[in-house]
Amino acid sequence: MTASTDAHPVQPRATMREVAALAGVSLKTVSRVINAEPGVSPELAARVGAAIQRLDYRHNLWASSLRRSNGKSATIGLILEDIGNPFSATLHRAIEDVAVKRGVLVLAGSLEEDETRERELVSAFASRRVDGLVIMPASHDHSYLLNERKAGTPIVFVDRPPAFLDADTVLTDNLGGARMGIRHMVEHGHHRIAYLGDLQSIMTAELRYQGYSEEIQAQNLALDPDLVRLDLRGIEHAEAAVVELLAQRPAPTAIFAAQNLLTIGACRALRRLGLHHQVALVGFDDILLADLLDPGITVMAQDPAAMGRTAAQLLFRRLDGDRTPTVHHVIPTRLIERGSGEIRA
Amino acid sequence: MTASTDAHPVQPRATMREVAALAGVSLKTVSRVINAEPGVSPELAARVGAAIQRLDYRHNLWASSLRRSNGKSATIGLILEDIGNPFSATLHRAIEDVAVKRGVLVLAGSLEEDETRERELVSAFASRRVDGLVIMPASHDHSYLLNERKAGTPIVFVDRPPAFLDADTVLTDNLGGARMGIRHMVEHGHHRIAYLGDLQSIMTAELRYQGYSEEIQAQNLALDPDLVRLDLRGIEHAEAAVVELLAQRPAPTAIFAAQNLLTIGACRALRRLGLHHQVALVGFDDILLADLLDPGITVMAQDPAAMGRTAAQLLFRRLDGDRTPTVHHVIPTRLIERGSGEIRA
DNA sequence: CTCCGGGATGACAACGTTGTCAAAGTAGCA
DNA sequence: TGCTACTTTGACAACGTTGTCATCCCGGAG
Repeated sequence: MTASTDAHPVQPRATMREVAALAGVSLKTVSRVINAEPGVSPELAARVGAAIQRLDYRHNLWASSLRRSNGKSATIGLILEDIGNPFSATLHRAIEDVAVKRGVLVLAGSLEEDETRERELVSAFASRRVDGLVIMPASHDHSYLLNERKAGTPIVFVDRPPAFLDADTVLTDNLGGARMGIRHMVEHGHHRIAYLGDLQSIMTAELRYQGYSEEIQAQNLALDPDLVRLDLRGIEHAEAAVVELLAQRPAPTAIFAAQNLLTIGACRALRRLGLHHQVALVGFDDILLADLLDPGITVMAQDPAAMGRTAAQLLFRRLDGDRTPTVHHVIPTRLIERGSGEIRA
Repeated sequence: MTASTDAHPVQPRATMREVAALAGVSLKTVSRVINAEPGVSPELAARVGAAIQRLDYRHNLWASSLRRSNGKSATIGLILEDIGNPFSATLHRAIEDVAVKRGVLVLAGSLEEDETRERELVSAFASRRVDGLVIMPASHDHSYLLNERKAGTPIVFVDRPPAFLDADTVLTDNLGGARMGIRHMVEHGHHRIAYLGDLQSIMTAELRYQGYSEEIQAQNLALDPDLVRLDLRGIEHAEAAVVELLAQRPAPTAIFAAQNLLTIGACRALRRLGLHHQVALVGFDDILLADLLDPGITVMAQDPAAMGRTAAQLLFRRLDGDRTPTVHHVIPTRLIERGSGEIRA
């Protein structure tokens, strides 16, 4: 079952020079064959091909791109909040799918809301001369990226916009998505809709709250501060906030949870209070398995795959020489009705 | 808010030569400063440092590793089933965490059960001279990797073992995990336990089934083929299979679902039949939100984070020169009781 | 005063590849 | 035959960096 155990004798990889020697041709001829340049006689090409096979020659992309005039590395860098979370991972995958079609590989790193790490990653990518950069930023000043761009590295921001830098961006329609979620509940007869929000310092959270307040006012409802809980971190906080909210009189008849974990927290609280069939709930950002619950959780789903695809296409268009002005894409959200959002007041 | 719009004038990155010219020293002195080699006077070092700042010089890692004696690229390659799925993504993240500590970056690619793609990715990584490889394989013959290893690239397999190649591996305890899950249900009084399995051609699926049959026999129960459904693909198939299984007389009183999607399918079916509080269910591999359901779903959880961490540590040990014989790690599974598995017969 | 040792510095080749250009060979035509 | 035009091939430098080795300078010993 096993082919070899002692891999001790480390044999350096064959070089073009060795291939040339074995085939009895010049270095340059081998280079021509490998790069499929025209003007090599079939006979020599065959000899070179055979030598490549025999020596298991592998082209050295770095040496190649070092010498080449355009100097492309066929590699792009991707900076995400956390490679491991489903949102980032889906986005990553979508970018990969666009990249493979061009023979480009993706280097990725997580930054965990750490601004220092963001700079370090950019630096590590720059040292590796990536052709382009896709960034889901944590920091709040991106002027340091000017040098990268001056060096000819296109940069695309996803999910969060850049600050102090004008660059291509691909964002979720946070404001519009929140508005649509609120409207959905109003249409089901709700007038007192509570709001659970993440840290206001996060741009996307701020926009979602703005969407909530705009829509409430557009619907001629009262924007009651008692119904709003901002700067919530994680499931437990949301759970506690919901219990508090529902203890008020008059109590809210519906809840909008502006983030993943907050939705889960709200869901837990409603169950605990036995109100999950009485109080409506709509969450922002989809949750796996949300359809298995009873009631299923209605959400405004983001589309990380579309975001990744769009960002990658944008990046490659820039790499192909597009010098048109900065572009800002907004990816729409989608209402997924599963029951919890359709409970009537 | 924006710092610059017309990034037209592409200015190539500064080289060591330019830094040297600006600092009024030789190329080699700059090299010494950058690599923190001893024997540079503080005065010159300061001048060089200033020039580096002024020119925003970025070390070219590829040129460096081309010339260096050991030729390390500080980059490793990772081949996963699908970068986007939670299992792969968590594993990826764990590997990254180990790698960053050494200043190593991770190149990753998905293969989607495509053997050709596996070969292509290995080739693309080889062209980029990665220092090491972590592979979750799709193919069934890995002898083609012998050349990579001969070139000095260590290789670690995760989640699935290599075939026709002796290499370090990190696997889940599929057999033991399945046995533990079955035993758990037996301890709750079940004698007729149904089994839902994925494609038997997948090594891990085969092992889980083996665990089921071994434990059933070890418990002196009858291994009834009518209770077994293999080669199920996806949620719908599992759902249908469960409906069939429960129509039998005598019906099974418990179900073991040997994979993620099969667990979800089983869960759906039980709800549809209104039997989710009567029939026990244990799944292999954890499911997000499984605790919000009623009853919560009991699972044998795998530990992708531990797998990634172990694989990365193994790889780096090899990179550090460890030449001891091949190692095979087995990562235990963990029983998470949430209710569905504790329903008594 | 000369000579030696040691630290600082730089000149140069080399890593594996490709761009440039010249040389050699072949065919066509007057 | 002599000339041009073209195709095939290779010699050489260069990409940005580091390893090797020589040079220079200084202080201290003889």
